[in-house]
Amino acid sequence: MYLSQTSSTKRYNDAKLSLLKSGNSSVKLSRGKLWSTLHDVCELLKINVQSYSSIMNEDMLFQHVKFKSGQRVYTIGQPFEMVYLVTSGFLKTIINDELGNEQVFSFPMKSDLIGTDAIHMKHHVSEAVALTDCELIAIPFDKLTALGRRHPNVDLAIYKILSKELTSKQQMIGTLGALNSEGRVARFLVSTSDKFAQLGYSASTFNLRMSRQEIGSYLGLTLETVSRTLSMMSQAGLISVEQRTIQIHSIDALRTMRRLPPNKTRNKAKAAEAAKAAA
Amino acid sequence: MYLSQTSSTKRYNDAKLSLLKSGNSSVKLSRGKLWSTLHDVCELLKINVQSYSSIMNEDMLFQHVKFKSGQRVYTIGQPFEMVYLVTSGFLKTIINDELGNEQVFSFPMKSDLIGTDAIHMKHHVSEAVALTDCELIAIPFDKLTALGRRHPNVDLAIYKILSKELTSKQQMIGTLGALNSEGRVARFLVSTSDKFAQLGYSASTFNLRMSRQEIGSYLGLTLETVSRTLSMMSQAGLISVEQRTIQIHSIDALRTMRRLPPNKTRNKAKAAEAAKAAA
DNA sequence: CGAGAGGTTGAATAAAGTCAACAAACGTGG
DNA sequence: CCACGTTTGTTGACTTTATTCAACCTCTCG
Repeated sequence: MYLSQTSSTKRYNDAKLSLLKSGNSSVKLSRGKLWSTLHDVCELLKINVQSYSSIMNEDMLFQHVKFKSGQRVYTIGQPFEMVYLVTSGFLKTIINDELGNEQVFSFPMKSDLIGTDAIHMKHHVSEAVALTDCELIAIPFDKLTALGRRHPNVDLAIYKILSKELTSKQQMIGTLGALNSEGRVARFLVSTSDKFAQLGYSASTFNLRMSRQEIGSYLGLTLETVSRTLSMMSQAGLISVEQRTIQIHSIDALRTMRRLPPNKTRNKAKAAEAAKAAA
Repeated sequence: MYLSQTSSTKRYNDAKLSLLKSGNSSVKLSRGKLWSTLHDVCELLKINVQSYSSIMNEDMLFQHVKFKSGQRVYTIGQPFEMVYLVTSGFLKTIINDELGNEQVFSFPMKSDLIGTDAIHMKHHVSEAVALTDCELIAIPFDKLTALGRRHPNVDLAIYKILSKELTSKQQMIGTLGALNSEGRVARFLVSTSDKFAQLGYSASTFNLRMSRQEIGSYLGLTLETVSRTLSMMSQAGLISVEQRTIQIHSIDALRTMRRLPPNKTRNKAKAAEAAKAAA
């Protein structure tokens, strides 16, 4: 049974937490719903919690929510209450500009925390759409901050997660601002590969869950350019493409494939000049 | 007397905070250095602190540091200890890629907090360079988090600041991903104007402190394209340009000047189709 | 006053977008 | 399980856009 977006934000309060004491097992099953302990959440977020015992005694469980492909976890304008931690499946976060044109911002997957861009507002400023069936842990933000106040490690962890997101957005800005289409697609493949590797999946063969259109929107390119670039890389022997399945043959080539369109030669001359001046 | 980047991180600990009790005045002068109270910091950050009295009794002062035009507040690789709140002047945050090519990420000014992208690391991942002489409040991050732990409003404020930054980066990604050169320059002018207005300065006439090169890097364009676009807007009567002084005649025109290169007509058709299907 | 950095403008080139046709995969219902 | 229509992906020809290279101008600051 899948929850709709409206009911998912309510459901948390329904349950009687007192009935469910935290034990050793990873995930609790109760009344057909899954619950995660704070321990699970921290592990998924790769939070290094030193004082495990004190924190893990917290009488706190977080509910799992499921969404079917195409469903929205949250939408623009919806009241902000929760952040969500992905445990399985793939999503996209988007905004829709004035005329239905959607802009993709990220492709969250396992261990990504989403909804954090709404913290400073009362309402969500973007929306999260499931690209496949997926499962998330719903974390009431006020509960999280309350926890952070009691446990220094937790609040520092939240800061770090937000800061990390900031850096990743910054890298995205760098990608869009300084790389041509080839470089952008290469970097997209590399970072996707890195992400899969980090989660213990194959770094060389994986299935993209998004369309060329969505990749294009994410990279600031048209779907045709994405398609062409992938074909080109395939012809160059760097990758194999079969629909949404990508096999990477030479990750190193892709990694160094970041050419800089702006002022290539001019800045080189400048750099040489500066080097000479310094010597 | 201006502080160099290396000494600026040390200087904080030198001073004897106990000598300086917080009073009513905004800024304390001691031994030729300026100090701000937590109250000042919160005001600059536009933090709505409800329980003023309890927080403001904190025996906590933050040192002002000055930098001359061209100096670096922090550099890549430098240990992360402080975040900095701008009180006057203009800066840029950048990274340098493999071959001296610099990428501009933001142009911080009064009331902006910088250095937050390094929270999740031991070291800074970008660098902040003064575009003009400027003054910042150095805030030791560990002191800030300690404060946040004691005062719910403060820790929430930190979350909000980080989240707000996240949204602004996201908007930048939108700008770079979906707008052509014209739209990017227009949006740059509009958001600069908004920022000035918000600080109480003129929204229609202001002085850009950065070069065309730096604007270009920020917007993912070449300096020539920036120059040409400004000339075009000037000829169209939307703005006046005189070196780095910009006068905006029709902010509304600039605000709506966000054309979308990708799939202009196609998505319109789709949207119409979808609307029909919904009805 | 002169050197150098920053800014503007023009002409040629390269890159990505647009439009269109086609092919392949998917999913739905008979 | 197959046939059908729909969606998604590929490729080509052409157009538009922004970059590149170069010349020239204009401020600023020793």
